[in-house]
Amino acid sequence: MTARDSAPTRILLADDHALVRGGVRLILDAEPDLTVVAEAADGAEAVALARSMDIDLAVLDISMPLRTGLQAARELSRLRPELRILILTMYDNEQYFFEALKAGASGYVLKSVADRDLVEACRAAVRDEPFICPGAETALIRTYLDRAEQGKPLPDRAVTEREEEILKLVAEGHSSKEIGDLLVISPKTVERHRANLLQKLGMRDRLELTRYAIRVGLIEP
Amino acid sequence: MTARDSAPTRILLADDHALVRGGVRLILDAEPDLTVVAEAADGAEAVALARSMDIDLAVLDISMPLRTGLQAARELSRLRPELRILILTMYDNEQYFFEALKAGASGYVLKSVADRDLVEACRAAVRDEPFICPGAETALIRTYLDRAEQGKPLPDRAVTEREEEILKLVAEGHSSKEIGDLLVISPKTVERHRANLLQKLGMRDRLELTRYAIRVGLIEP
DNA sequence: CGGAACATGGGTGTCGGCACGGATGGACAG
DNA sequence: CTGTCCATCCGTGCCGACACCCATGTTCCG
Repeated sequence: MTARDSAPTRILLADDHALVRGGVRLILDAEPDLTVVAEAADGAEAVALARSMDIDLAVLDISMPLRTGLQAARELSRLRPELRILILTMYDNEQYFFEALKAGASGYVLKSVADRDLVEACRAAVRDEPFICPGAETALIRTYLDRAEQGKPLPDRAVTEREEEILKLVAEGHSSKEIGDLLVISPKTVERHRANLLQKLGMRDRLELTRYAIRVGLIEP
Repeated sequence: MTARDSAPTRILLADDHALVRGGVRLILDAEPDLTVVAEAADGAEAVALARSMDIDLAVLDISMPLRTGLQAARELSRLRPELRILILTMYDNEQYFFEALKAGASGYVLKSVADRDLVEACRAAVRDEPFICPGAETALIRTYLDRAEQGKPLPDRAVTEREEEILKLVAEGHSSKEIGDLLVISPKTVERHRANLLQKLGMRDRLELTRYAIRVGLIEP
């Protein structure tokens, strides 16, 4: 319902892989209501272009040199609050999802989704509607959306301090008994914390917890 | 100068990110002499499709579930030596480059290159010419080519191909039964390979194998 | 005050990881 | 030809991971 209904949405596309950028550009330019008017190969370039050009929507990859897509999103939503931001990433990771929302992004799209979904996410972002990425981490996103509907704020950390302590030790390969001995609690309590972590993060076993811990930098590979 | 001069090259495109796949497909299909006739979302699907369909060229991403692009390349160059293989990846990594050549790939293309370069790499592969990706590690590639000219072999790894296959699948969180079904072997054989891996690498359980697989780049965190 | 969130502890049961023992056949080198 | 390496397969048994149920005490907030 903006004044832009007739003019196509002007998009900035930021991804450090030129080939991916070129492909996504073709996908978006094929839509009559969307047009890519700028490309950036890193986060700094994305911020510079979005400041200097007439852009409606920025589509940002997370893993980029100089500045990540999330850092760029924070900067841009400060500088130009009216700019819509879409985070496009390969990481189906609830931590990144929260970071993206806190950074001012109006959508979070996985690279594993189909072309159609990206197009729809762009349109939803322009209409200022949240977009639920099909296939994205459902458990925590549900939790978030439920809270959002009730006007409740985001929890700063989905994972509590105690849980993070257990998470690190589990990811390092320690058994429940070892962890219990170390923290001077019952092994059953360790298992309870671990189960809560699995449920919170929507994961199935220790292996996924380990990869998660590596992703968030809690342990080294 | 083949009999195919008039018919377009039939391409299998394998990448676990549907969005990237869709974009690259648009890039390739825009060329009159190239046509994407099949898409795969993982390495196992890629092998199955390339076996059953009439394919001239397989474009394989390295990081895929179930089987990496390199593992799929090894399998395919055994099964169908006349098939041309192009490895498409974000990793500017000399180790992967060597592995790709040993696996029978005729080209190695970085995702950071422009659309034109991928198209040219496809054409070069079909003409059976090696394609040196602009921007790829040049020094070590020189070293390799020098060695190859002198007929010297590349050093073998301690971990066998089969073991690496099992390693990747174990690290991805699959059970022995799942892996056995996928590779069409007994779950007990999977457990034997896993036990050999644990013994060879001096590790205790799946978690350590997972971290190892991440360190060597076999899977993503 | 009453409820929510957190940390604590328990019981029971299934299933898979892993160790240990064994075997066979094929490929390749010395 | 013989030995070594690899891939294949089997049985037995222990133990830990994980799911599902349950309860208690504290803290903090509306």
